[in-house]
Amino acid sequence: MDNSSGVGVIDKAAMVLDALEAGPTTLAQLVAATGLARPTVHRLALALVHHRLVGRDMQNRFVLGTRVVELAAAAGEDRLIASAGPVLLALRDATGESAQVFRRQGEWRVCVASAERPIGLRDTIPVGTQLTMKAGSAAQVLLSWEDHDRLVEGLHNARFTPTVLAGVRRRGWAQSLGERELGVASVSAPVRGPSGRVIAAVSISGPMERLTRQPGRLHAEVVSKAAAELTEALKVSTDSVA
Amino acid sequence: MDNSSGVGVIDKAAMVLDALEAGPTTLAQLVAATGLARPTVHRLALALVHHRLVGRDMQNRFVLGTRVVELAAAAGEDRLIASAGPVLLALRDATGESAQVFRRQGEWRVCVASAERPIGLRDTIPVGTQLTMKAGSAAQVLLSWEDHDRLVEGLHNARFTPTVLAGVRRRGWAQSLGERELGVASVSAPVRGPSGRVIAAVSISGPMERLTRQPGRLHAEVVSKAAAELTEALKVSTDSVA
DNA sequence: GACTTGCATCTCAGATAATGAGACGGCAAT
DNA sequence: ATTGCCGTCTCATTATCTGAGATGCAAGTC
Repeated sequence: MDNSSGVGVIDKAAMVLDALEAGPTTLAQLVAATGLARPTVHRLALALVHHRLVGRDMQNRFVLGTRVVELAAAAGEDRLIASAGPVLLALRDATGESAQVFRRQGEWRVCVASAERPIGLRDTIPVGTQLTMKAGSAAQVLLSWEDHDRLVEGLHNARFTPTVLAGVRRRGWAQSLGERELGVASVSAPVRGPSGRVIAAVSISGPMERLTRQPGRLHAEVVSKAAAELTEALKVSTDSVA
Repeated sequence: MDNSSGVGVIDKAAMVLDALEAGPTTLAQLVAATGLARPTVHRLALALVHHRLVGRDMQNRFVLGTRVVELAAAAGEDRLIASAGPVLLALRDATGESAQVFRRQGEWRVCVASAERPIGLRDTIPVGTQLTMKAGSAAQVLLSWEDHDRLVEGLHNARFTPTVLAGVRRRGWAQSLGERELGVASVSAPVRGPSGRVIAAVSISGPMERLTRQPGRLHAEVVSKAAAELTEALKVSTDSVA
């Protein structure tokens, strides 16, 4: 494969980063691994250190820097949001209700993507909105697959019970009636990351009059399907990582 | 802050990556965000795409690439291993037993760092060794804080019970007697990542004759302290992420 | 359908930054 | 004390990078 991008310095910097993927590396080892001149490697490595893409360990070896962890977190969020868009639009159209994706942030859940029902009576949750982890079907989903300690802590003062969460795990989806807001019903299902861990929840929400007292019976299948699609979408580009 | 590293191309590439941290970005937006000339940004961005540090989305906007996720995973592993070294040496010296750090990998646990007792009767577990998740105090720790479904699946055919794991969660440490290997006893405690989630286990192991039938009584405190130190060490450099 | 606008992409002459041989200092091993 | 290796620094030389301007394309407007 042609390894030249047309920008020599970036090609060389990428070689340095590739070499550091194996672990802490001395300058001499970097020189050997990259085949570049020693002062060249030194200068490029220091430049990468300056930008925190690389660091130095206690033996003064070069290591991958914390900035790559920060950028990776942003990259992960990007992919969830990018993949969520079309899935939520389809879900909104299929159900006629507003659809959202929530992620957990401590004791809150945050809406990171949203597709609103455009007309009529609807539940509006703008992107960025922080909602409680103590009520609502998305909270039930985000909590159901937490470890025991976090589960117990999360249930404290919650509008739902351990039995409800056991049902969520069994069925693979959650429903709520007026938990977060009077008159609003919702259905949610889990989105799983490449490791299988629950990283987000897909939800629809709307007035109880339309969603009835059993919104799950009406919509659980299509919400679960949307969540599964999102789960699959997040797998596709990380096969090389697997 | 002086933003010049001495390698202009790397400075510019870092500006591009910084701009992409906010999300998918068109070329025009990158030009605006970086203040660089349009063909310069174009050329640098394509070079970063070539090395998968950047990607293009379905609207042809530039996004952070999967390579940064790969490098971040390597960086995370680096930091755990780097931080583990001194902690395990101190633990080995304090207890007179071999000490290890394990991470979970599917149905196995892998030794990622090790400090061996140098002489006499000792338990040797080289770095890279894969051990079962069905037996041993480290397996108990790595399983105790999993979600309910993974907990149930993990207990299937395990040498320990739900009651044992409940005790691990309550005490914050685990002990085992001859679970993995006849005559070997061990004590383990959880290492938590910045999010509070259990990401690894610190262990000591050795002959039952020395560790007695209650190795936890002898060593749980110092093992737990070592795990807490490792947890703290992993927090320090990620404050800026928090 | 024609025209305009804005964006992405490409070219290449010229200027500048990057290169790397060699020097230097520090440190560990002998 | 000596030697060898490593990391760091300097600077003359040269190759790379730059960015103004051209080109092509798509979308919007009339």
